[in-house]
Amino acid sequence: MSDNQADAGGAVQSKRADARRNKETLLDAAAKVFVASGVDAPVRDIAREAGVGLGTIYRHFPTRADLVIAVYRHQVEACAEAGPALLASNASPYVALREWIDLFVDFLVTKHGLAAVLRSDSAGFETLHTYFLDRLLPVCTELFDAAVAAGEVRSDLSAYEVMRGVGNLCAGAEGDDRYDALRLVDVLVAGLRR
Amino acid sequence: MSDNQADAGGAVQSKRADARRNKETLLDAAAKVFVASGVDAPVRDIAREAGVGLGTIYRHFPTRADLVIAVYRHQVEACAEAGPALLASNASPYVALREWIDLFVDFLVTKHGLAAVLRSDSAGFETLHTYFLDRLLPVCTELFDAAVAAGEVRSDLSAYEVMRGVGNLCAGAEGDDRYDALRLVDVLVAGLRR
DNA sequence: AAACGATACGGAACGCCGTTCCGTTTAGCA
DNA sequence: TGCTAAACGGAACGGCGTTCCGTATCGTTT
Repeated sequence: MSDNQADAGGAVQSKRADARRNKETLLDAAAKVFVASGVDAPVRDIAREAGVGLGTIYRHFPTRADLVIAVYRHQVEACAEAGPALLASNASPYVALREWIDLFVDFLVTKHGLAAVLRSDSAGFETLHTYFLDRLLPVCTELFDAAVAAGEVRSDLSAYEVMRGVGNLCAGAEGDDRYDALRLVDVLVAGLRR
Repeated sequence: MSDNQADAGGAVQSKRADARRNKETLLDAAAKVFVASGVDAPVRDIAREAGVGLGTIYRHFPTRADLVIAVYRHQVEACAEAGPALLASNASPYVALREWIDLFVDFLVTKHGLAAVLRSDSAGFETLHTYFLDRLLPVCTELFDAAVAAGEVRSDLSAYEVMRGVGNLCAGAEGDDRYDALRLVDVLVAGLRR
C-alpha cells in the first residue's frame, strides 16, 4: 500500500533504489511532522526532517496535498473497511453508523487539523477532499441508507451531509479544552434519530 | 457606530479630515470586496478598491482581522442584542435559543467564509475569533443556560461548544450544493433536546 | 498669507508560504 | 568503465500579511 499515489492498482514503481528509499523516508518524516505540528506544517520542515531537498518532495508528491493524502491513505483505508464489517456485526444499522462515526472521528481528531481539510476549497486541498470523499462517502452512504431503510434515522439528509457535518464539528478541536468535538458529534448523531 | 475600533464608547476621532474620510472609504471598499471575494480577500485588493496605499490600511486597522471586525461590527452587535429580546418574547427558552441560532447562522453563511474564522487559530485571525467570542458567547450562554434551567436541553454541554459547533457546521458551506448547513444545524439543535 | 510641526500617506521591502526550474550528481546498465 | 536517463538539492518566483520610512498634506499659529 505504500507506493501508488494515484488510484489503487496500476501505479508504476520507480526503477531506481534511491528514489524508492527517499519516498519512504519522506512518508515517515511527513507522518512525524504532521503529528508534531499538524497538517499545516510547512513543506520545508518535512524536507529538513527527511534530510532531503524541496525538489525531491515535489517530484514524488506534486502538491502538498498529495503528500498528505499519501500519508493518511492507509488509515483512511482502514476506516473505509470497517464500515461493512460494522454493518454485518450489528443488529441495528443506526448503532453500526454510530460506531463507524466514532472511528471516523477518532481518526480525524488524532491527526492535528486533518478535519479542517475536509471543508477547505483552497485549491491545493481539493485533491485531499476528493480522495476522502471518494473512499469514505460510499461507506458512509451504505451505513446511512441502511439506517434510513430501517426507519431509525430521519430521511431528509444525505450521507454526504452527515459526513461533512461530522468532519466540520471536529475541525479545530485541538488545543481548545472548552470544546469537546466527540460530545458534539454525539449530539448531532442523536439529532439524526427519528 | 462607524468610527471606534476598540471597545465601544471612548474611542478618539482622528483630527484630520482626510484620515476620517479614508477610514470611511476603507470600510466601504472592504465591505464591497468581502461580499465579492469573501473575508479571505487579500489586503491589497481592498487597498486598490479604496484607491489607497497599504500603509493607510494598516494604520487604521493594525491587522486584517481588525478590519474585518470593523466591517461587521454592527451586524454582530445586532445579533448580540437579539438574544435577550428573543428570550423575553418566547415562552420556551429552547425556542428562543433555536431562533437565535438561526440568526447567527444567517449571519455566518451570508458572508463568505466568515464561519471559517470561528474555528481558526491561525495567528492572524485570532483577534477576530476573540472578538466574536467576547461579544457573542455571553449571549449564547444566557440563552443556553435558560434552556438548560428549563430542563429543555441536555446539560452535558457548554454554550461555547454549541456556538463553536454551529460555527463549524457552517464553515465551507459556500459553493457546495450537496451540503446544506442550515439543515445540519437543525439536526444538531434537535440533538440538544432532552 | 506664510511658515511650520504633527499627522497621515503610498508603496517598497521583509519574511513566510507553496511551488517551479535547472544545473549537478548518481544509479544502473552495456 | 562509460554513458545516459533519472533523481537530486536548493536558488528563485509569485503571493500573502505586515512593517517601515521618506514624502505629502492638514490645520494651526503667526
